Amino acid sequence: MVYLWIVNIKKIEKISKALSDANRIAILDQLRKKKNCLYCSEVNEFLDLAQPSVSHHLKQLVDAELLIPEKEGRIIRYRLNEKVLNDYIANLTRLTD
Amino acid sequence: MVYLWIVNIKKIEKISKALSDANRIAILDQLRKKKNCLYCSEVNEFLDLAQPSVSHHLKQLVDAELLIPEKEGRIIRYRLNEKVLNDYIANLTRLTD
DNA sequence: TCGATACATCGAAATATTTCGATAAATCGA
DNA sequence: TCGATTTATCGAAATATTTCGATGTATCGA
Repeated sequence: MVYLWIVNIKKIEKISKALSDANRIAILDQLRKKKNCLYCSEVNEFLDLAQPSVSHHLKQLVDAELLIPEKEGRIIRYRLNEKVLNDYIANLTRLTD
Repeated sequence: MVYLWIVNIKKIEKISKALSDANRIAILDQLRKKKNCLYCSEVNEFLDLAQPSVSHHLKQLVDAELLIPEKEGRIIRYRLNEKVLNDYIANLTRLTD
């Protein structure tokens, strides 16, 4: 019970942290615009950041499991993990109960 | 259009930041448990932090407009700003469209 | 008025995050 | 195989966040 809550709170914290940067929110919004299929190279194009910085931000999103990376040879395609985002939203919604 | 998005992204960023700390999530959960009426002194009791730290965390939540402070003489009562939380949730939900 | 209480602010230390240049690793095409 | 491309990692600098003791401010009760 307590452990479940600790897991929950840590997970909410991690996802919130992943969402707490304008660049990363822009990545998720671009992913939505591209109908849930975004390439790493595209992110490098639309973010005004050096490549290692983009790599860092994508890693935050992947580590929080908001993004699912799919490697295809040299390139990486990202998809939104809707389950994780929806679980997060459900947890927040519960706060208004 | 662009400006609206900038406002949006900054607001989402700010709220995510406010939510990206276990202590602050615990405050919101306690507020839920207490049926949307939580006193500053109560937060000082259940968080294992010095009083200035608690003050800092409450300020983050108030600055993000997630909490509405109501001063009553010496004490402060906090309520959840459901509209702000729901707008945030709506913005996140839109990412799955 | 005066001491106690509740909360905020300041300043500083510790820690975490963001950013980038340099470089590494993996894969592709010729 | 070899050079180019794509992405990751390292190390360091800049910045932001968290935390706390000390102290300030406002309000209450006596």
